[in-house]
Amino acid sequence: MTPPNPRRGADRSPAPRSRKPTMADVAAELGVSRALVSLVFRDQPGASPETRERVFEAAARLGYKPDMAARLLARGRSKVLGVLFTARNPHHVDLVEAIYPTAEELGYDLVLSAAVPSRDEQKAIEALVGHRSEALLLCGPTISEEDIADLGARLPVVVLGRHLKSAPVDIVTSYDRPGAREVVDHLVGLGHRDIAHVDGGSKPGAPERRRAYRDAMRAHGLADRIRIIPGNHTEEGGQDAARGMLADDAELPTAVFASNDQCAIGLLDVFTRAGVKIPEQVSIVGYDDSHIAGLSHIDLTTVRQDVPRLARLAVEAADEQLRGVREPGATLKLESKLVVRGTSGPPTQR
Amino acid sequence: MTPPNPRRGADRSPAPRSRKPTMADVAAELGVSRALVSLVFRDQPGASPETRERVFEAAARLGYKPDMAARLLARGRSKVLGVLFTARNPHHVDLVEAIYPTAEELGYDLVLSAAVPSRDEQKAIEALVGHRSEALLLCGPTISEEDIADLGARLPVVVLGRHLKSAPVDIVTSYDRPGAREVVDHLVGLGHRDIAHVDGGSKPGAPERRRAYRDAMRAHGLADRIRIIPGNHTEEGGQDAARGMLADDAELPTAVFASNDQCAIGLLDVFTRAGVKIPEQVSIVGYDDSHIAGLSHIDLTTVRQDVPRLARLAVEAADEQLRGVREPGATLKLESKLVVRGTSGPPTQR
DNA sequence: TAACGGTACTAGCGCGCTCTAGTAGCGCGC
DNA sequence: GCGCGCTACTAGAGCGCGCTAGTACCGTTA
Repeated sequence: MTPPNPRRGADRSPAPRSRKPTMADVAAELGVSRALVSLVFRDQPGASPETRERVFEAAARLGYKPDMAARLLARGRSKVLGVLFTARNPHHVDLVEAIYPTAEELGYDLVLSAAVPSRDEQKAIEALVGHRSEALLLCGPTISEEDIADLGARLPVVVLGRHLKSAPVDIVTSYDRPGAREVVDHLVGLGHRDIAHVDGGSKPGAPERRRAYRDAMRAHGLADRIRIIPGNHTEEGGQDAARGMLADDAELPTAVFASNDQCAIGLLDVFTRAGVKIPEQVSIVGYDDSHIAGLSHIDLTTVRQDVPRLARLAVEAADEQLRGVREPGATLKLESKLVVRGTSGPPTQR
Repeated sequence: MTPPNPRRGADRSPAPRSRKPTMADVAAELGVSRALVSLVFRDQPGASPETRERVFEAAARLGYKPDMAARLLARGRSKVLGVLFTARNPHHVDLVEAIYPTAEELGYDLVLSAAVPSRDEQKAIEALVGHRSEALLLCGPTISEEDIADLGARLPVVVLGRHLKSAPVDIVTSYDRPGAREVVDHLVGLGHRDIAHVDGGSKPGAPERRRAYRDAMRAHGLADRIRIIPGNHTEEGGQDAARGMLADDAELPTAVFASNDQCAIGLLDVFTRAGVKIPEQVSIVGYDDSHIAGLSHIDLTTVRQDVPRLARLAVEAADEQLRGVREPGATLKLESKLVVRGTSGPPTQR
C-alpha cells in the first residue's frame, strides 16, 4: 500500500521560480571567495571599503538575501529568541510588540509561536525549540511548573507574568501587592467598602492578585467585606461572574476589582447591558492596562504594568543567561501603578 | 555512561548547559547509523517496527528533538509557511488560529511574524523569508500592490482579505457585495432608512465594502441616504467617527454599518457612553465577526467571514503554488453571511 | 544452482552558511 | 638581507540533517 501522502519525488523543487541566489552566487559574480562575502554581510573587519561596496552592489543586483536557517545552523549561537504568547490575550500582544525593539537592539531575531485552542502550549514550545530558539520567553504560560522546570534545564527560559516556586528559570513580572493596594486605596478613597474581586482561578498571576486583594482589604479593616468571585482571565469569565452577581439575591458590590482587563471588560458588558450604570452603581477596575483597555472604547480604570520595561528586562534576562553571566533563577519585579479612568467613581448611596 | 561531550573549540556555546543532543547521539546510543534514525523520524519505510520503537525510546531518553533549521537546510522543501499578521487585529488573530490546523494537515510548519508599530511590514516579511518560508500568507497587508507583486515574483504569496488589481499572487477573501447587501436588507427590513457607513479608508477590504454599501443602498432606492463617514479599521477610527457624528448638528442615522468589528466597537463605546441607546436609538453592524465581537461582551451584529474556510483555502492555495500545479494569480472568494445579534433592532420613531 | 526481489540497514555528499587557520602581499625598521 | 606586523583575502572543516545510491542478508523460485 502506498502511503496516503505520496508527496515524495515531486517534493524536491517546488515552483520552477528562479532559484534563490546564495552567497556562492554573489562570490562567483565578483570572482571572490564565499568567505569574503560572508565577512561583508556579517560586518566583520577584513574587507576593504571598496570590496564591501562591490559585494553589496552585486548582492542587490542578484537579489541575494542571507538564509537564516543556514546561518543559524552554522553559527554556534542562533541569536533567535522564541516567544510564546496567547494570541487572544491583548496583554500578551502588547508584550510581543514591546519585545521586538529590545530584541533587535541586542541583536536577536524573534520567532513567534501562538498558543491557540487547536495547538497546546507544549506543541507551540516544541516548534520554537525546533526553530533553534536559543532561549524562550513565555508570556503567562499555563503549563505545569514541572514542565517549565524541565524546559529550563534544557535552555534559558524567561517567564513573564507568572510566579513560580522554584524553577531554574528567570521570572519577570510586576509586584501585585502595591498595585492591588492602590486599587483598594483608590476605591476606599472614593467611599467604597463593598469591594469584590473577580479572580482568575489558577491563571498566571491570578493567585497573587487574589492574595494581594485580600491583604489590601484587611489593611483597610475591611476583612469582613472580602468577597471573591470565581472568574477567569477571559471576557467570558467576567461575563459569567457578572451574570452570577446579577442573579444573586445579595446586593451588588459597589466596586469590583477584576483579575485582568479581559475579565473586567466582560463584567462591564454584562452590567452595562443589564442597565447597571458604570461607575455610578458599580465601579470596575481591571488589571494590565492592555491596549484594549487604554486605547479603546472601554476607558477602564486599571493597573498598568510597565510593559516596555517588562519586555526589556525579559529580553535582557534571556541575553544574560545566554551569555552565561549569571545562573538562571532570578526574579525581577516591577512596580505597577493605578491608572484612573472612567469606570471608577464614588458610589451613590442607595 | 552518559554521552561523552565532544566539546568543540573553546566552547562557543553560550551557557554551559548540556549540549543539545543530535541525531548522531541517538544513533550512537543505539549503535546504528544516523540515516536509520533519520528514516524513523521522517516516518519513512525502511525500518523494522522494533527498531522504530528503540529509536523513539532512545530519543526520548536523551531528550532529542529534531532541529528544524538543519532540516530546512537539508531538505529541498522547507515546508514552512510564513504568516504575516497584525497583532492587534482580532480578525487576523482568528485567521492565524485557523491556519494552524490546515497547515499541520498538509505537513507545513508555521512561522509567525507580527506587524507592530515599531516594525513595519516589510521588515516582518523579510524575517519570514529569511527563516526560509517557502510561501507567504499575508493577512490584510497594507504594503503597496507593487511590493506585493515583487514578492510574488520571488515566492508564492497568498493574500488574505484584500483585493488586488493585478499581482502574481493568489487572493483569498470574501465577497463583499452579498454581505453588505444582507446588512442593508436586514436594516431596511427592520425599518431603517438612514443607514450610514463608517469606512476603513484604504485599509484592506475597505474600498470594496464601501462600494458594496453604496450598491446595496441604491438597490433599496436609498441612494439619497447614502452617507459615508471616514473611519479606520481600529477602535479609534470608530470612536472618532462616533464623536464626529455626535458633534455634528445633523441627526444621527438610525443605523451605522462599520467597515470592521473594531471600528464598530469604537462606535458602540462612544455612543453608549454618550447615553445613546443601542440598538434603540442607533443600530450598529460590524464586519468580520471576529471573536471579539462574537464571543465577548459586544454582542455585535456583524458579517461573518468564513474564517476556517478562508484559512484552509489560503493554505491550500499556497500548497498548490508550491507544488506547481497551477500558476499564481487565482482569486478565491467565499460567501459571508450576516449574524444578527444584539446591536441591531428596529428604530424607534423620534 | 544461480538469479531474483525484498527488507533492513549504511556511507557519504550536500544544503548555505560561519569561522578558524591560514596565505599573499605590502611597507617598515634594522 | 631578515623578520615584523598589518591588511586583504582564501581554503576548508564543520553545523544537523535529508536523501541517493548503495550493501548485506535473507527467502523464493526456476
